[in-house]
Amino acid sequence: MSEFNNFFKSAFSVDNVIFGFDEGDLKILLIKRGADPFSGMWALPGDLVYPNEDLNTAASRVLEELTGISDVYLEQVQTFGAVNRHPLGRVITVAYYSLININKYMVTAASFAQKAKWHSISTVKALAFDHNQILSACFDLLKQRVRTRPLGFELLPLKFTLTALQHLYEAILETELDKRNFRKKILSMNLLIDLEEAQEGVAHRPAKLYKFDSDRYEKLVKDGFSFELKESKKKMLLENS
Amino acid sequence: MSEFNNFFKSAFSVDNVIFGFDEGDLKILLIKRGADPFSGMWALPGDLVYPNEDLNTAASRVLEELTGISDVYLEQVQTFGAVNRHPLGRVITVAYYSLININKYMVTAASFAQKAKWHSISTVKALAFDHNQILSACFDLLKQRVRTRPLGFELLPLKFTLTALQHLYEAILETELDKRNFRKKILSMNLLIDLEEAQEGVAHRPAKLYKFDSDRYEKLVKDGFSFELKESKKKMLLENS
DNA sequence: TCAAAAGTGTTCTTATTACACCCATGG
DNA sequence: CCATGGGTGTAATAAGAACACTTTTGA
Repeated sequence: MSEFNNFFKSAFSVDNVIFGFDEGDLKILLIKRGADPFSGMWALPGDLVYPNEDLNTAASRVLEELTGISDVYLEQVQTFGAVNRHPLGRVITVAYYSLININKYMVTAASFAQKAKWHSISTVKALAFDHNQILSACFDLLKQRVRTRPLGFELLPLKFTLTALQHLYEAILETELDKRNFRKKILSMNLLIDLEEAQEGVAHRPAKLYKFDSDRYEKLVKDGFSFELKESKKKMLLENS
Repeated sequence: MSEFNNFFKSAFSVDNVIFGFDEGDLKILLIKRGADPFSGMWALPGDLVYPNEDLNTAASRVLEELTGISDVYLEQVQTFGAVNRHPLGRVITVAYYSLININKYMVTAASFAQKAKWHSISTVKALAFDHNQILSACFDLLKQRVRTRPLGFELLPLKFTLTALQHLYEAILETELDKRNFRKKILSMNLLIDLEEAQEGVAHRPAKLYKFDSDRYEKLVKDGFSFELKESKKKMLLENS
């Protein structure tokens, strides 16, 4: 047990890539560091894991302390443990991403929230630690997930238009989608409930509002259904060697 | 820094699900524990991570110490950190899986290798710690990977028959595949080189041998190609609510 | 009446499925 | 000459891609 104890000289943390969707743009919540190391730089929200805390709990806690929101979609992505990734000691970090409806976010939630700011994912520059690497792993996983699971809805308000949903997918997948094909595909899954309501106060034909039918989704999954949006295919040149 | 130090009371380990393929069966390498906790039970090979060791390095080391094999396909899967998962203290573990050509495995490699044994994945019973959970996460990821990346070849000898490849996919995906469709699909990717050699000494028409063309694969990936085998589709009943 | 976004179908092409017989070898 | 697994093609169906005009509203 004493040999064993030599290993108890390390810490672990969680870092959380918090995604939101606003104004047609995919955003993440970053914190400006006030202390060294990396003072003044933007970083992913994260914290050391308490001795009696599960990893998922720690990730939820970080998110709730920062945004005031609980009960969000949260998924573990990857663990980063390069020996020198943290200047103060050996700290491995477990990366998570979470999806929130950006409208629920309150700036006032926590003392350090004043240093937090939403950044469009396309404009994120150099981050503290290895956080750019973490961000890109999380973004990659999100791209994959959104094609195979109906997660997009987590980022939207309860009631949304098909165009909003399409723009969300376009922002995440970083591609353009055909309106008619997108609608056909989404509606053919029968996972949206037509609320028989319309947008109001827009200077164009108002769009119908839908909500996600999660009961039906659960039922379908049990029967072996899998949500799937194809990635737009890049044609491959079949030149033979 | 002293508050910070309170967190340095934890250890982390790696556990490695080592897959091999033999006699048409997908297998994993397990170790019989000789000491408490869980003495006498089978467990995944793993070890605490050395203070100056990267996570991937630790996972490779575990594999090499056990099998004598280096340079294998290795991928991080997920990190398990439930507070009480290890009876002796707070230990979070980073799970990896690796794929080896089972013929390269030497029983004599390490002192503790005598306690190691290959188990058909379908017959694995209760394992030590949370290792059943880890195994199932790794197996799930393997299933997914094998459909989207040409990893299967890592489990086969350099030269293999199409039937062997098909059986491998069937073992991993736990499904049956149509022989003609499988061959058509695989060959249409132009990722196999026909070695113009045949099996010898078999009591039936000898099969042609192929090898994987990894150069060509790298080239195709650069051009945006993605290896993809569809999962066999379960028909979904579209009963409307 | 104009601008702006909503909504809607068809055709073409490509990928997937289902399916059965002859072939080459060793014993 | 028998048993064993190797090897091959086609037709039917389903999924994906490309594409343009009319509708409804507010200003």
